[in-house]
Formats: sequence, structure tokens, C-alpha cells
Amino acid sequence: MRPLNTKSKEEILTIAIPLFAGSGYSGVSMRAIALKVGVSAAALYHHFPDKQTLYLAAMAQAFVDKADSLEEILSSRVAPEKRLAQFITCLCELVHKDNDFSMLIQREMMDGDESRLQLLASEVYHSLFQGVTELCQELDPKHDPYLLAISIIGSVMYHFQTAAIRPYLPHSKEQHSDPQVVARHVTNFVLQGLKTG
Amino acid sequence: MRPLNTKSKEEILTIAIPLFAGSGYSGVSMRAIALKVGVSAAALYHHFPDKQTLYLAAMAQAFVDKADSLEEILSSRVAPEKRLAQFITCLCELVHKDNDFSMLIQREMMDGDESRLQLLASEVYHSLFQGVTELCQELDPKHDPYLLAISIIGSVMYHFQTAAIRPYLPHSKEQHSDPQVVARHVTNFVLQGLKTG
DNA sequence: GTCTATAAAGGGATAGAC
DNA sequence: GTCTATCCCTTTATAGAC
Repeated sequence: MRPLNTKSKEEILTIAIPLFAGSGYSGVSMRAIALKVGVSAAALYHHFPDKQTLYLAAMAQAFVDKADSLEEILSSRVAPEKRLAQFITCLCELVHKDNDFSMLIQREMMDGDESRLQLLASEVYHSLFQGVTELCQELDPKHDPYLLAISIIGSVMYHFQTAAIRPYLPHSKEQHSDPQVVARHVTNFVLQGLKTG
Repeated sequence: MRPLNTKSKEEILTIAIPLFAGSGYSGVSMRAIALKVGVSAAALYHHFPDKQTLYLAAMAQAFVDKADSLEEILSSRVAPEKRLAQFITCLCELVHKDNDFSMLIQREMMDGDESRLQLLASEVYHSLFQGVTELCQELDPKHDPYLLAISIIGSVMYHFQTAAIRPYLPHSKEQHSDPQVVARHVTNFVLQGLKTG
């Protein structure tokens, strides 16, 4: 049993994650993390040798197991079109529910060096991409699976990336922030396009 | 005629823009800007009262007129499908050529407060969205034009947002960074989807 | 309009007591 | 394992000379 007023690494990281998601690496000080955790800044250095290490550990915790539900769907043996619909729905719900996760992915893709991009790739993107590209090859074997996968995932993600600016855009409605509404739309869009062909 | 070793506001902002695009607001110090400009940090305070004002002016300069070529295409009277193809191609080339612009848009959507989001909306998104939603209503009047517009733009943007992590993803090829290749793919994808319908 | 110098605050990180 | 106190550097911003 751990004493009551001591904090584990996981507890610190769990508090640090939303801070980094909201303001980025250079926008969050060790003092700010310590304040939220409820300890002194010096205490953080007992758990982590420096800020960078704390940050990398936070990313590792933020990313681990996140793609599991998606991978499970992608590796199931339901019909390809239904699998796609399930995948899109699950991805919508994931990024809607866990805004920190989407923000951190975006920040890491912009700010990450090679090793940080590798962590993001191996923990989040790699097997997810493998599954989506395989699904694309089943559904549309004539086209480049990589390009299709990016287009599909992008057409989901952008709905949530643009959520903050939505109030200032024409034609926007409240329902557009509902992950189920977005999922239905994107599934239809991905399968049929603008169906003018 | 301005003396040779004095810098105009525009020159300062032109140098500051790529710095903010690369490292974000809190990742760039006034000293770092001054160093790149070739003046002392104090000189910057002659042109701008504080860092925030300099940053906002940099965003205003970075965004102004950026969407002009896109709006021109969208308001032309060529056939809708061709207009869509031209729009997608132009957007691909814009974000490929001007990486700072795409990064700043992303950062502003994550970090911007209300007034910054309003600037981004009015300078970049608003009339562009108006054009794309109108185009969507011509091409596919049965579906929600807002959702379609987001999906279309997102399926373009994500190709460039993920450029940094591409080397670590399966199935990626060099040609995937070619804006013309991406444009052809996305145009086809948007019009036809996975064409299983 | 730019400079040097400097104030004042904040940031990362460490020392040593408990 | 956490604290207070502190070091040292960076950062924002200003003062005043040229």
C-alpha cells in the first residue's frame, strides 16, 4: 500500500496529458504540472529526470492501447462494408470522446522528432493502417490502398479537428458535433462519394 | 526611401511566420525572432507593443489573400465536376507549397481563442466554405453540404498533415508526397468513393 | 529606428532537510 | 517521496543613449 499523499508516475502522467494536449510541450511548465498534481515541482524530479522524459512518458501512456478497439474491428471477419462502417463509427466515437488524444496526435505530427514520430507510428498508426489498407484492398482493389486509407481517416478526423471553428462557418448545425451523425455521413461518403459517376 | 538597416513591420512578420509555424507561439521567443531578423529584441518592441500583438499581426499577414485562388476557382462557371477537380488540385498545391500556412491553420484551430478563430474563419475558411458547400449542393443536393464540405477538405488536408509520419507507415511510397498524385486520387475518391455501391 | 543595459518574472533543475 | 530554498538561465518588456 502506497501512502496517501504520494503520487505514482501514472497519476502524474494522467494529469500531465491533458495539459500537454491543451498547450503543447513548451506551453506547459513543470510548475504548472506540479500545481495540478498537488505536489511541489521538485517532487516531479524524483519521478522523472527531466521535463522531456516526463513528456515522452506522458505520450507513451496517452497512446498505449488507444487503437485496440479499432484494430479489433479491423481484424474481425464481418463483411468488408460493415467492417468499414464499424471502423468509422468507432473512430468517430474515439476522437469525440478523447479530445486530448486527437490533440496530442496532431501536435506530435507537427512537433515530433524522428523518435517521437516512431512512437506515434508504432503505438497508434501502424497496425491501424495495416488494417485499413487491407480493408481498402478488399473493397477497392484497383486503387492505391495507402492513398485510400489516408483519405478515409482524414475525412473522419477533419470533422473533429475543425470543431472549434465550426461556430464561425456557414451551414453548421449543432448535430454536426454528434459523432453518430458524422459517422453515418462519412460512411456513406466513403462508400459512395458524391455519387455523380 | 527607408534606410537600409531598418526593418519594416512586414519584413519582421515575414520572418516570424515560419518560426511560429514551426514551433508555435510559446516555442518562439522574441529573441529568436530578433536574431533571425537581424536586430536586437528591443527593436521589435518599437514596431509591436508586445509579443501577442506581433503574433496576431503575423497571423493576419499569413492568412490574408491565401484563399484567393481557391475562391476564384469556386466562383467560376465551369461544370461542377471540373470545378471540383480544379479546386482539389489547387488546394493540394497550396498546402504542399506553403507548409507554414497549413501548420499555422492547424495550430490556430488548436490554440486559438475566439478572436483568433474568427480571424481564421473570416480570412481563410468562410468564403472557401461558402464556395465548397455551394458546389456540393450542385453535385449532391440530397446530402448535408456542411458535412460533405468538411469531408472533402479533410480528405485533402490529411494527406499533408500526415506527411511527417509517412516514412513510418506501411504501403507508403515517394509519389504520395506529389500534390498532383494526391489531387488525382482525392478527386476520384470524392466523386466515386470506394465505388462498391 | 536601433542599440546596450537592465529590471522583473518565469522556467528547468538541484541540494539538503524531513 | 515530498518539502523549502535556491541556483542559474531564459524570457518579456522597458529605459535611455545614439
